[in-house]
Amino acid sequence: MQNTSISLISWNVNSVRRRLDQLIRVIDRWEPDVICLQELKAKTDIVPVDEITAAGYQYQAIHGQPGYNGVAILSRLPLTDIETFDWADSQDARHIFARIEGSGIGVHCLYVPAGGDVPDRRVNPKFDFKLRYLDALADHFAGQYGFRDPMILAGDLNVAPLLADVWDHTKLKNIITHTEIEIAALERVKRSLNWIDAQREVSGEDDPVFTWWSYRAADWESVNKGRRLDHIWVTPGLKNAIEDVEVLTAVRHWSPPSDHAPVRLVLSGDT
DNA sequence: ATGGTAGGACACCTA
Repeated sequence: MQNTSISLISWNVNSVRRRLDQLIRVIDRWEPDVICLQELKAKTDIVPVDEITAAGYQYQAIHGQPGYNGVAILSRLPLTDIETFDWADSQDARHIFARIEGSGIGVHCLYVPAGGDVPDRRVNPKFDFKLRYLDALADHFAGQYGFRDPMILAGDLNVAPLLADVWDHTKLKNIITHTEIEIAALERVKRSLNWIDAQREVSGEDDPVFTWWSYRAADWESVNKGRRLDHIWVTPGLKNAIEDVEVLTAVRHWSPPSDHAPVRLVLSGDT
């Protein structure tokens, strides 16, 4: 019997330095055990680790990069087995893994490539890279882990797979993040370990849930042209431990905002 | 059909 009680927040911060105050506010308000950050936009050695440690997160796994990308797992609980991965022949810092000591739960923090604007991999190398990146992830999960390994996958996957993950399916079906080929590629990742989409486990498949609203729309909340790009998945053994998943939409109002809201997972009970 | 904003390596890239 393992105690799996844990709370985790995943957030694309769009610059960890620009968003440090908001990160501290998130910590003060929700007190998560583990935080997964994406788009640090900082080299590892300029991430404000002292402030993060002072806020209670002394265990840190950071995979930074100057200017672009960058992911981190911050924890109040000790981390082990830290690994970083740069997939699809890139040097992009988009994937970091750590295991939480005690529970043994593995955490994958991911920032999947956005893919540019033209949804055709033959003419748009960024879209081809995104699809190859997703294929590499599927191969990695299928090859390196087992269905019984308790793991959480959290991050900005840059794909909104379901009808209710976008504000208008018809208008977005040829827009990158909601095209058929990306959704199929993400589905292969999901099937690699029978990952469970924790948000949809809680809210069902039909209610609109968004985590991202473009900076380019003023009055983003009333217009509400959002997409669900940020996801938290768990392996099947943790399914019954899911207590709650929620998008922290309030944080999207905090100034200056990230264009992504955090997503919070609470696991409870023994498995 | 276009352009709108944001962050950082800032005569420009990415989202």
